[in-house]
Amino acid sequence: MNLDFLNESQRQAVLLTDGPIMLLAGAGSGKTRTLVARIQYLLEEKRVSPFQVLAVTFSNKAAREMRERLAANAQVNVGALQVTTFHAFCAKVLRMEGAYLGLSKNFTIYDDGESQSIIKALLAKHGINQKELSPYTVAAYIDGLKNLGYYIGLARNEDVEKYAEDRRMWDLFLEYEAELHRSNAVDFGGLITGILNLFRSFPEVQRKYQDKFKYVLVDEYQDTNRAQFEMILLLSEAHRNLCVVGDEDQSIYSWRGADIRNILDFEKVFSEAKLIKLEQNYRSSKKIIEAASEVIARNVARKGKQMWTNNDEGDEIKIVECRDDRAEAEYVAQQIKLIANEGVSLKDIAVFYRNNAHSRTIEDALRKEKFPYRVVAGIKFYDRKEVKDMISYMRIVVNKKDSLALTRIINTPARGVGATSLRKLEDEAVRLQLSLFELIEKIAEAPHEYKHLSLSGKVQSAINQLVHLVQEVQVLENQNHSPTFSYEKLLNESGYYEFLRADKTYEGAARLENLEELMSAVKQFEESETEPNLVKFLETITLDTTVEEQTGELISLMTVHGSKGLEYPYVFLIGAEENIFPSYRSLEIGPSAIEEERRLFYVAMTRAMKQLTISFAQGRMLWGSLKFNGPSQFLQEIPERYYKWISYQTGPKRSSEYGSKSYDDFDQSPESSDDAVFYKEKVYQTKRTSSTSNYPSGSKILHALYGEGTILDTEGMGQEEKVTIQFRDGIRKKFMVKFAPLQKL
DNA sequence: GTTGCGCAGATTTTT
DNA sequence: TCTGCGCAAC
Repeated sequence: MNLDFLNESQRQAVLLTDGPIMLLAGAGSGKTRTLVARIQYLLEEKRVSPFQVLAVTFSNKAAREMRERLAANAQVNVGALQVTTFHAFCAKVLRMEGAYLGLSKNFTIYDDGESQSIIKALLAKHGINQKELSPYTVAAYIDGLKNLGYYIGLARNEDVEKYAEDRRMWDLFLEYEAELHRSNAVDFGGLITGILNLFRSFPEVQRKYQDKFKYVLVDEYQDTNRAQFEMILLLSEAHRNLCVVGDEDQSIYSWRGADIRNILDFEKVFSEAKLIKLEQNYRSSKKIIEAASEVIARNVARKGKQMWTNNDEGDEIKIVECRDDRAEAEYVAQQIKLIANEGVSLKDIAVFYRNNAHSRTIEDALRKEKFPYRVVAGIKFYDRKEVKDMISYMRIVVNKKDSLALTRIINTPARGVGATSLRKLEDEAVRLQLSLFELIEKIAEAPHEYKHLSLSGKVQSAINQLVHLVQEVQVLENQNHSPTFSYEKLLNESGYYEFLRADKTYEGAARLENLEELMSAVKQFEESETEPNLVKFLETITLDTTVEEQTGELISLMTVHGSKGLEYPYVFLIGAEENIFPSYRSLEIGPSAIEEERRLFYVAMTRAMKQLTISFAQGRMLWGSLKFNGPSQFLQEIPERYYKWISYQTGPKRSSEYGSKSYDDFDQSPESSDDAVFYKEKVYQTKRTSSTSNYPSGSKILHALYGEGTILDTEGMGQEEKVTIQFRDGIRKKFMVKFAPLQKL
């Protein structure tokens, strides 16, 4: 196999096939290329059977990309390779070995929302007010435990109570797990800990999988949590042919349990591990790479890589100071117009923002210029009510212990089974230790035995019909009938279709359309699988929520998180302001959180290939009032030689009533100078000449928003000067002097 | 069941 | 300022 297309470190990474190895792969360093080459090398040169290779990634996107590249390059049976996500891999193993843990093959996978529904019910049962202890908090605690690798049987209250902010959480954890088990269901975290439990409790099972997968590769290693790390360890501790690839500088999901220590401590766990750094960047211009490197170098929690590139010097980064958020959006739209006029394709342009809320101003501005765009990962398709409802119908067919699913649809569409009847049924189910569906099945079978429930005739017949329908579809399922057929049957005979059709509003029509889309998803699934069934379909859509993306001549809009793994020639990053990026939360939490924000900022910068434009607004409409946050601290971490400072002060005036109507004045903005560059570009004056501050510590000032205050501290000088001010009521704020509306007293 | 009011809260969201 | 929710009343 010819490895000439790889650079020296990449080749090393391919050739060191045996023993533990960690690849630290910087942004744009050809990580996937290397990983694919390594697998290909294992198969073609080392004659490893494709059945013995396991490659796990975190996201479906990455798994898919790797699979596609392998299929394109290797002359091997790619279908035999296991290239999947952590969760899909665990689900697969649990479906086969679940019996050891008392799980049957058809278990349901609950997503975060469903977990919270279970918790809500538990809280209600205990009469705990949701304001006192929110379902979210409990869910986060439970998920946190699972991310750390705890499961019932391993965790003891003494070990984990330190993570709980409320004594009741432990009991809720136990009850939650019991409820999931009763429902023959597993949540996301439970997929991983289920494997830990399985392998540790049944070493013969562990041995089987250890023997099977002689070579294990982990991509996106920086995003793994402790539990996933332990699972990998259990799989590879015997043969130790483990290759992990990651970039500690791109770890941006710690709030989801990703543990950067998995990277930082890898060599502690595998003392014989080889470490290879991929530091050559093939993506971006020199200016961009060097500037990004300078920024990320400020982080302490890193192994340290020195990125470099042979690419051109490239344009300077543009840092654009705008008067407000609308001027910023307008600037971006105008710039895109200029670039597009030069012949750049719109699909080579992306706009990133720190949070979804900021897409709106950009969307408005792009619409005004009639630019087509797509918002990546907006509202989730599978989160829509009607879609969840139909999924619940399918779920109850597949898993009759899934009481959550039945609760959802027992009265949707309305069949007269109201809250009171449902309560009666639930109580009876608990008393008889049956799932809700098992109970109504019995009721349908022998109604006279359930007279004591005194169900109305309406409820009785609703139950009969529903049970009948579900059983019929179950039969179809057992006979391996087409999932599409089952879906249609459920949709029509449940009355759901009629119910939506009766809704003549625009919304009703949209819901119907969504259900049609769901049907085409079923159809598409059916065509892609050799043995399609509802269990597999349901698993696929809970573990892989990616919907087909719009492609074509479109500008891409997305959050910075969403941009990970992508690249664009022209990148605009908006909202580079304190309290936004870094977020106010991270500023509250402190240094480690700010480091993660910095990594996020680094991710954003390194997406850009040719041109990077970072903008901030002096004033931004936020939470109903105009906020003056000042430029992001990360901007000051970019050395001057890499950027050009642009001040965009023209554009629409913000009318006194900012809001929906005020776009009128936007329309009257200087359209006349359409083609001309009608903003003033000026290179930022960086006079570092020391001058005494106008605001020495201890002096009194008046702030336009916060009122009177006392200067506590000053840092920087001239244009960069920042002051920390103590206001009344203990409010303490830091401002850039040049932006803050301050007055000396 | 649906509508409407009041109130809190308002990052990121691979699975 | 806007939204989403829980709860109360129709």
